[in-house]
Amino acid sequence: MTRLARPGGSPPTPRSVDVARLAGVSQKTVSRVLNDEPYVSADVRRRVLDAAAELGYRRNQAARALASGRTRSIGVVTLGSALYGPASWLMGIERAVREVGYTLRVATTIEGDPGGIASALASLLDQGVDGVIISEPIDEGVGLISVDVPVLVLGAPPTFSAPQVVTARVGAGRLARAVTDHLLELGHATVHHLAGPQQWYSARDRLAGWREALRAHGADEPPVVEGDWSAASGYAAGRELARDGSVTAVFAANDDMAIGLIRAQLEAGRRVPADISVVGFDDIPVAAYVTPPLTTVRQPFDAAVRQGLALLVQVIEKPDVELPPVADQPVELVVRASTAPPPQGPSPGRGRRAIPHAHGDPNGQP
Amino acid sequence: MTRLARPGGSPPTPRSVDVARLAGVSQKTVSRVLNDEPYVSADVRRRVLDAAAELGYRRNQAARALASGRTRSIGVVTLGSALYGPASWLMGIERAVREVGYTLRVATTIEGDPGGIASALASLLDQGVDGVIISEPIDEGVGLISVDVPVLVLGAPPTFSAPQVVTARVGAGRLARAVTDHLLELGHATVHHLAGPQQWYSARDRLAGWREALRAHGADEPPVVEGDWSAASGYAAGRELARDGSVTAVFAANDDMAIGLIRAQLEAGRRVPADISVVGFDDIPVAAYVTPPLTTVRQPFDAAVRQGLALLVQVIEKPDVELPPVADQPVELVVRASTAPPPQGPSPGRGRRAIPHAHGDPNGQP
DNA sequence: CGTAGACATGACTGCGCAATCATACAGGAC
DNA sequence: GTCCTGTATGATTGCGCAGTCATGTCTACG
Repeated sequence: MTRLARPGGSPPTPRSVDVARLAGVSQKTVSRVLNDEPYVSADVRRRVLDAAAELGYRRNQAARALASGRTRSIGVVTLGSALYGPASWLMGIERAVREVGYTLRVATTIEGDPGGIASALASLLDQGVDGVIISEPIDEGVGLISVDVPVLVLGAPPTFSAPQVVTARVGAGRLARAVTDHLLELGHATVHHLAGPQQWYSARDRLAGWREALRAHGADEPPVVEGDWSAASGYAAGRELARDGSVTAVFAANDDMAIGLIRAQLEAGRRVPADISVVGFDDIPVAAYVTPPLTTVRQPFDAAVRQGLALLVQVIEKPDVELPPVADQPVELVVRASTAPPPQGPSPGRGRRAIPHAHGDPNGQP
Repeated sequence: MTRLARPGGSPPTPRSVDVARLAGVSQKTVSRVLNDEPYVSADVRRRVLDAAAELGYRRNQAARALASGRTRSIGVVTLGSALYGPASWLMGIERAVREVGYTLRVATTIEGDPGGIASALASLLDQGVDGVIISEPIDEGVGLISVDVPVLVLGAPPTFSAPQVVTARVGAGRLARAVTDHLLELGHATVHHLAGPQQWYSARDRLAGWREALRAHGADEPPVVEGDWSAASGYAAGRELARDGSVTAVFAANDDMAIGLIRAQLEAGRRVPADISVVGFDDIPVAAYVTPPLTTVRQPFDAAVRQGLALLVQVIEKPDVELPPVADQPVELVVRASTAPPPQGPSPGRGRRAIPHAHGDPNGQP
């Protein structure tokens, strides 16, 4: 291939040899300087950097990757939706990846597409990523594809075959427990659960935490209603639950569903929280401002991502060093105005609260 | 560089020569088959594909990029937040990019970081992308950096220096007009505007549309309140507006701010929509389920992205062909329950509506 | 029957960089 | 001084693919 003249007649982008020539050194020395390798004198380093700056030199990543066998990029498989949870993970991942000197490649899965994860993974592997992050995975199709780079699984246990698998989890299950405890301690006889789609690990995690808390308190375990994370599904579930007058507390697996559920309760003439308490999960930005302000759970996306990524990078760069143990990240229950004691509970049922004036901690907003 | 033995002693990943050997052809022929080049017999094609499948062959993108001078990747600069708007654009972009056979590289800007766009762009150019998408830009720092690949600017006019700039816009300004018209036609004397940060083009666009509608109707132009897109800022603005009893209609530049604003009104004892009408922008998934269900605007993210990307790819692949003209994408006003005639307007003020049972079109949910 | 053209394939080369090895020179140990 | 070790640099090579050009085979048509 001969280098094409650029359309505008502009000069071709400079190569490392051009920098070398200008600095009066060899091409290899330029490479040494730019890779911060040892055994370069201060004087030469200076001259090379000056020459590079003068020419506006920029290393060719394709050549670097070809010569070194590493792309310095990390791929992420994420759900292709603008849901707050997945989007938050993704933004945190991008920042963290850039901070550790890698670049990010994204592949999304379409919800409901079986094999979506597999094909997204294949696309990333085709691109030659050095490592893969699987964000909020669901358990279909994975494991069928063999991944030959290290994998970081966020928010799920490592049920995966790859040379190295590391995980970062938030203590979501534990928190689901805490949520349920919170409601039971308010005096509710039991707590219903509006679960997320059960092929999602995070949904199963929350379900397990809820179940565990009910058992620990000796409370009855009502049937689980399953939604698809959307407010619409929460609304549908809410209509169903509203038919059962005995329901006094619901733990929804995310905030969107909680909001839809509340809507359905209001339309059915049931007041929140006077007649029924609702807790969400995620602490989406509007959670503090909907009516009533939503009691929910905030997950430490950024900390979990940073910690997991640090492990992944270590595995990529120093495969032989022992990994430090992983700690679950703490999660936080944010109590606002959508929870209260049950109507006939230990503390007497409240009168109708028209418009609550207090609302919870509004921070956590951008 | 000698090829390193893989840790597990697993066989090295195959190259095109390996495929060639197995198929009994030359390496170049393998390349021809995989690139769908002409002049390959059906028999040979078959044998090559079989051999590739048997070996699990996967082309090395770095080598491809180096040899061909193209990376087949597109970079996107996006705001590093989980706000619904930017996140929706990003997900649409990823899907569209994959559909046209490219891969996506993401670089985020941190809000409030001056030069953030410039450094995100630099990072993408370092990665050797063939084209760049600037999503929902703000006007700082851009233009200072010279971009030597085609650029697609989404949602803003092309104020940019690059070899080729294409744009895709949604008719947001026009829609802001329609929103304002809607409110004025309900009988409101005027409409207040809770604007987005004015360094965002999309925020300015909405402001301009609002202003234009007021002028056309001869309505007074009240002072603009500016928020930062967050529900928290909408809440703050709402408290401020609540002190002015004459405000009967507010157009918020996005749904999050609208929700915060409504919350503040409710806390101040003003009913929505009986006392004050509120319109948002974006149609976030929960918009149909908050109380009251939010009248808002739905933007055709996907269509705009697809159209713009098609142009970008054409510019990348066939720089000489004339570009077809761009059409603004239509936007859609979704009327729900947060708007009504003013209390003292032409149609008599309604009685207090406790819990509205009707809510708007709940589709558009995942 | 000869040759132009379409078709089909392979040999060779180079993309721009980093890895490897070779080289050169300094200073200290003996 | 000789040897060694550490430091600093350059020459050469090859990563895996696609571009270029050469070569061969087959058909069509004058």
